[in-house]
Amino acid sequence: MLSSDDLLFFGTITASASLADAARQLNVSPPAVTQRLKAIEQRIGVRLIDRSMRGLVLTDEGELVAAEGAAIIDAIERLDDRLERRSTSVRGKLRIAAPYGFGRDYVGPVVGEFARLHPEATVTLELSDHPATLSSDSWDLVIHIGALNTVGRIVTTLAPNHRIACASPSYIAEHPSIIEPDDLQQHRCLALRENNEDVTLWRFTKAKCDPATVRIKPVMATNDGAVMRNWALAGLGVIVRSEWDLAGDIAAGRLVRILPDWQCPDADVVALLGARHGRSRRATVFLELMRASLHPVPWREAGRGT
Amino acid sequence: MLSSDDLLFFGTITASASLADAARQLNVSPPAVTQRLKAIEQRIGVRLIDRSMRGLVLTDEGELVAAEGAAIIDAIERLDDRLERRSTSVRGKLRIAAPYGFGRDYVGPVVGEFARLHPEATVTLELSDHPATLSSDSWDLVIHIGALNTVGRIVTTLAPNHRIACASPSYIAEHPSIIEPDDLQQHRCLALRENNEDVTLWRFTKAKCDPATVRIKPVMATNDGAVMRNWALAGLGVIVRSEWDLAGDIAAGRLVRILPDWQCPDADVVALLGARHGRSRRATVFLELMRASLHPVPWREAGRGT
DNA sequence: TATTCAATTAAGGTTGAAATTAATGCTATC
DNA sequence: GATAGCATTAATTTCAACCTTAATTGAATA
Repeated sequence: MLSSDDLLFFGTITASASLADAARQLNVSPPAVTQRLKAIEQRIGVRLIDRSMRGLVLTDEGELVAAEGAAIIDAIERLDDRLERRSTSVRGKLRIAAPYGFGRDYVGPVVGEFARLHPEATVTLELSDHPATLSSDSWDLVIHIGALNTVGRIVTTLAPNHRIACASPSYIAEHPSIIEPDDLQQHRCLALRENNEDVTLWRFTKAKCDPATVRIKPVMATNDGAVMRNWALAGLGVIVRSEWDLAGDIAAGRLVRILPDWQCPDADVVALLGARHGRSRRATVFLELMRASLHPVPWREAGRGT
Repeated sequence: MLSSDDLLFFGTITASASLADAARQLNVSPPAVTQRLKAIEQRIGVRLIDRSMRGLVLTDEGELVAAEGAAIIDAIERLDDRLERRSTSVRGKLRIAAPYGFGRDYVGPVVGEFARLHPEATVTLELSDHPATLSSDSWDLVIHIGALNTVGRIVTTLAPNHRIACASPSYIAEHPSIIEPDDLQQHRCLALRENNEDVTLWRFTKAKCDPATVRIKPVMATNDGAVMRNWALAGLGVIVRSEWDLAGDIAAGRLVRILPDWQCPDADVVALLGARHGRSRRATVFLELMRASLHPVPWREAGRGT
């Protein structure tokens, strides 16, 4: 009889380009995959995969096993989830994806705290350029900053986040002062080009004023937030970035906010819940911990205090 | 994550009266069951069974696992079946139940032949008093002789089978001759009492005659065919039994057919196909073999020959 | 009260599935 | 032709799941 392990194993193979690739995914040597697959085929008396050069081809039976097997594994995982949700303790594997900067500074410590509080759970934190574009099936939680196409996704907000315009003190000293958004057109603006969005259009709003839209002329553009921040720190221009990413620099005086009365469109910190395990107990607990760590917002609290 | 083995194991437990009973079913020692169950509960972090004196009580989670687990195991078995049916070879486990006499004389040899032809298959033949009353889920094939309530069952006929009236030569010599069915009322009749049927009413039909019904007065009755046969061999009376069971005795002259022109209601040899595996390739192949071995009907062929 | 049976804990022991290493044939690509 | 990556076979090795025996506890029963 086929076991769930067999089905899991076969599922990994079908998701791979080759047996060698599957071996890498499974962290075993190639012969292990060949042997085990052969053993399964021998046991059920049917060839499942035609191995040819350049890629694997499932036989009809292989397709059957892949489809039915996936459904069976899915049923087991759902059962696991239902049990896990009834469990009093937090356990299981939690896989989190987050953007580089925010992930390192804010998610990492919370993961540590989570692991300390719940020793029976295991956590994986993967930092990535654009986590929101990752296949949601591989992750329980994907943390993301900014607007997002939420169609078909389950999203929860972790913390408010404003975007602000900044420049280094040296830049401000050496360039004309900025009173109105329109003044930016005379300045060296640095654009963060992500997801093919139109980043040369900066919007500002201010209480009791009409919104202002400025078409900037980016002197430099990058798709990496850290690079852009370094440019700003080096006094190369004005950037618009989220508070969370700049908090440290502003507190330390390395960057200075400009147009402090004007606000950019918000880019809240949100978490995308994976369809499968995103609503498990461990995920819920982690999100609570994450919210608690982001609230109160550190620098605002500091400003309010004293 | 729960494995299919876990679910199979847990399913066996839920079908048992106690852990010790489950251990017997699984052919392992009691501690093995305790330990493995404990390991599973620990892994998923939920108690599944409340062990109390006198019987097991499933927790809510236990009910959940039992129900979902059964469905998952079922899905795997269906997948296995579909694969097995596509396989070119005959393999897997075949479980057959048959009545004692017929099973020993006719099914046993065919099972031997089957095992010889298909070394990759394993066969279990269990002989039982009344196999048709067994839970059909435990058997791939149940072989049965005689009329049967076929509601909700899948039945296929293996061989025709007439029932005939017999007595030993010594009995016939010492008692009045029997010309008409009604004459039986004066004879010592032996009844086979099975399944609470009314066995004291013997029916006979003859070409171009009205059916005859005789209410016999059984001098002895039993629920065991072999016992009744021995009584008849000992000259203790007249019996009505199926040809297959008496073929050897009649051929050897130990029993003599009476009322040869009259026929009793048929009691064909049929096979009940188990809902689950009864239509697997191995079952089909076995049935073919069984039919071939029962056809031509041995003694009729012998009679025809020469 | 003595006995029996179920359940459990503790402490090894088995074994077989699945891994590894090493070596070979094969194809595609440089 | 040389190189590199994939698939495979063969021969060991490893390791963890699972088992066993032995001993203890506790409840039910004769």
